[in-house]
Amino acid sequence: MPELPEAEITKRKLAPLIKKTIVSFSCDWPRGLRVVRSTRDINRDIRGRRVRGIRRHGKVIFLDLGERIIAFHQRMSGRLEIPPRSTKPTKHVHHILTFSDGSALWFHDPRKFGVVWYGKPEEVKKEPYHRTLGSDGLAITLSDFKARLREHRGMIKPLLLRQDVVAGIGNITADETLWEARIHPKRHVHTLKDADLNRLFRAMKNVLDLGIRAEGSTLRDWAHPDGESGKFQEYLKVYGRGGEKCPRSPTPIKRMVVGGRGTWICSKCQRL
DNA sequence: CATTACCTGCAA
DNA sequence: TTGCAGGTAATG
Repeated sequence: MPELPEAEITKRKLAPLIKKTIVSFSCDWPRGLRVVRSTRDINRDIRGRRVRGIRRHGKVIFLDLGERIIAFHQRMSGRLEIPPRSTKPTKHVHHILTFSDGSALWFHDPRKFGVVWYGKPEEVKKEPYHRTLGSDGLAITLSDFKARLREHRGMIKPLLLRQDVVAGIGNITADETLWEARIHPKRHVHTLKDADLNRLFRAMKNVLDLGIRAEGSTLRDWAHPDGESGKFQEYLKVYGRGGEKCPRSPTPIKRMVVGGRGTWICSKCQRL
């Protein structure tokens, strides 16, 4: 989803669905389904179930349906939408829940990387992605954060992106966090001192908090369920800003590739 | 580790 | 036409 802040805003704005009764599920991209992989089976099984609550862990959003659960991962281009009543789904809407009051939830996903899990809560929990998820970035404590990082070797940025280490950090959060903590993305974790990890932790919390207060980043596909845009992109210090100057120094921001991902840094603030 | 695959759209 | 995109899994 975009990343943790976008998932959090999505979760909050899906709150109107709570207590609604589902009348149908439809899907034109069953390859995105997990656990129960048949559109017909889900449709038959889901009818009449009510949304009891909505949760988020890392980048995943869960609708609690009591004996069942439906979970969404928006991956690169996904977006959950509550469309105005009786709107026709557009080209990239691949999954639709409709409710007894005539409202709907759409999963809009041009690149079709998004994933929808449907099944019993225990079954969904056992799925590879969920089974290995680490503590959520908002919830994790300083001591856990440091302990989890110190279990591994290698470059810090790819490690921050691993959802089994900390759940919710994506490419934007990682670059912004490392810039704020003045740590080079290629620094190896085992060379980081305790003070570095403390700064990294604070930076991550600050970036996540700002991302949420700015209501996520609308760069391309992602938007709020009600169609509003996020504003976090206006506050980004380095991500996607190659050539612009670093807010802390006259140095131009540089783009590089780290762990196969586009990465933006200030080479003055972030030394190897 | 790095690279590729999964998809589509958009900008250079 | 090429390269790139907020993610992850499957390969060398």
